[in-house]
Amino acid sequence: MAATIKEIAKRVGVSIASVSLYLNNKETTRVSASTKERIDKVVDELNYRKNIFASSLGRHESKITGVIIPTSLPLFVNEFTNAILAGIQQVLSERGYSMLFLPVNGASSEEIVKDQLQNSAGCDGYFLFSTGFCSTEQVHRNISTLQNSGKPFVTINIPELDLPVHQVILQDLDKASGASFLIDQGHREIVLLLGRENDVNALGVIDAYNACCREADIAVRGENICYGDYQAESAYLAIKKRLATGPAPTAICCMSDQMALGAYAAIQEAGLRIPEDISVIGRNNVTFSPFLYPALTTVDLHMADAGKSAAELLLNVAAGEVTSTCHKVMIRSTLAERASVRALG
Amino acid sequence: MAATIKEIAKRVGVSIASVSLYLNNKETTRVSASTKERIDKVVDELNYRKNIFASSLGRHESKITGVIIPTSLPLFVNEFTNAILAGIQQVLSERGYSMLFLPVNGASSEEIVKDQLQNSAGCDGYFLFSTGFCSTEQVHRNISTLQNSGKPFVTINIPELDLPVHQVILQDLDKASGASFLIDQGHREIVLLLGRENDVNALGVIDAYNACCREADIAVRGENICYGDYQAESAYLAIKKRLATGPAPTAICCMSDQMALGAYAAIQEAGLRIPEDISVIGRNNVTFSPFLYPALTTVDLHMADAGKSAAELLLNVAAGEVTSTCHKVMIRSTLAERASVRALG
DNA sequence: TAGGTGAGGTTGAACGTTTAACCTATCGGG
DNA sequence: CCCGATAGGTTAAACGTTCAACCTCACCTA
Repeated sequence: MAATIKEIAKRVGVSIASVSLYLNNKETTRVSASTKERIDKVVDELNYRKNIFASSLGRHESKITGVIIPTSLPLFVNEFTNAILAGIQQVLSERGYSMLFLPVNGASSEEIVKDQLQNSAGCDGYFLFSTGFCSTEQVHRNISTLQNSGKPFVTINIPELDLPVHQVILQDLDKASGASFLIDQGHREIVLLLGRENDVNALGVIDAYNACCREADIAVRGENICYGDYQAESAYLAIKKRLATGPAPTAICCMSDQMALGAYAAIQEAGLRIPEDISVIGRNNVTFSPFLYPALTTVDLHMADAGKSAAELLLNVAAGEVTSTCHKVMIRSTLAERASVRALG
Repeated sequence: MAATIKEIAKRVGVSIASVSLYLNNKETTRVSASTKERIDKVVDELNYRKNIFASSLGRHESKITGVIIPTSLPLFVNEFTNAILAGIQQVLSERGYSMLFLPVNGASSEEIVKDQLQNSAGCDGYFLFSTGFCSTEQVHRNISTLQNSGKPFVTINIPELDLPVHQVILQDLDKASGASFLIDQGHREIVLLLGRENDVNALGVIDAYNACCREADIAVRGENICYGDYQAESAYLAIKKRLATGPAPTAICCMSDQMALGAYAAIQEAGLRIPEDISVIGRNNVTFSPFLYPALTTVDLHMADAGKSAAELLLNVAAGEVTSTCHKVMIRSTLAERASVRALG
């Protein structure tokens, strides 16, 4: 069995408290230099490792945060989510915190959130990835579950939520800034390629798209609203289908760079050129985007920054440094203008 | 404060043990149906959540595994590592296990591993991502640290390690299978684009490359061995430089698809066509590879499968179902043949 | 010489579970 | 009517830390 603090204390010939005191604060004056040395030696000999659970229990604080991603899709495959996670991890790491990914039980997002919360009391706080996987009602129920837990949490989402919770919002200006950029460039036959049909995000985007089309006197045609699932394959299929029917679009506005990639494939396979024949705009600005050919013009949502802000916010809330119950951090999107959009007329 | 089992017991009017018994086994016969109902009710009212730390401490088992990635680079940005993580997560989740990412302290891989281990006793086991970030000696020292912890662990690496530890090996046949495929296709002026210069992996690859060149009577030229860091940017720069100097290569063998992407950019920017002028082969077969134009021919290392195998292996070892101390799982690479390589002559 | 101070400890309760061992009442069968 | 099962509990120790409170000695100072 692994050595415990008790064993260390016994061998060194001091009390458990002394060992604990020293191990938690090497500079303490409560332990003499010679005792310190002996402790170090025995710790080394026995390969003593601090039990994180006992320690957390004793301290009433774990320095562990739970990451809740309410989906039963595999984790770590979505570049968008990964970029946010990367940001979170960096800040947590700097401040000595861990991230815990609990098992995904249950089919619905509510079941997942409930179950993960149910079995993780002791975590110091949570990150809730709320959108892209859930409907509006699901998001609300999930947040309510989290609120009942009594633990600090911050949500990370695309549309701002009208709820008194701490949130980091990836703010895509008018929600369809890609489309409005295309319109500015003179495009009128624009395909809007959305993510999953039932996600919180879709509705706002369609509204914004309709709004900016109306403003530019563009009649929105039904077949110009397409759905994918944020991944390349779905976009490839959707655009292939779209190109085979109806009047050729001059531009495609994708809600993820992965989908822009799928669109590229469908366009190039059809023998069309980007951007000469069709312009493409993406969203997220993931790692591969600058290296596509032509380099992808895309709305950069600054996911890593959002992750960092979320982690900072959570830690500050947990430390009691945030007094309000509803602190909102806006991460403004910017346009990464590259070579996949051409100006018309 | 959050409700504890004690509070539940008090309100229901039974002992703590009864509540615990029921909560851990809803089918138990030690608690009557009516008591069960009352417990459920109170649990609901008080939003009781099980303290994962107290529970782990009491059970001498946490169902939490530590993921050790000995690098201070940001996590979750590398598609290769992410794909493995995705596989791990799926299996762990199915079997009710969590993954813990501990903070990264210290600059060297050894310090990171030591620190993470030092503060995480109680975890049921560990995944050690050993290569791509470390030199051979570092890998060995890290493994030795892990062995001293007395906890089960499995390493996930590319070259097989000559050490008695459980390992999942991403086996790239002859280690330069991309290059040998290119040779088979008639290429002779082949650039080998490696990842970081000091990683365990590089050496074996160069040897294998030299070997298959020798076999095909190809004289290896110094400038055909290039280095990047597995990411696109580095490859773009390296290939751009290579194209500007020395005789034009007919093919490029990249040690990651991200680097193949960077190579694509450099090639296309130079006005050359793939595969007509230069063939490119990648490695890993990540999500974007099939959608590049032309679709990338790549050595598929099956990272997700490796992750799954690693998780299964670790859990089996932890459950005492693996008796040997050195179980090796080979994940054989396959070639995903697409459109970026053309046959010469 | 009394009292204060600081160094270097120790004691023991508490954290929230789990679990082996024990208890008691009830019921059916022989 | 006794015995053994079984249902439905309870008790209390254990898990490995942390931490507030307490102790004791040596030394200094007024």
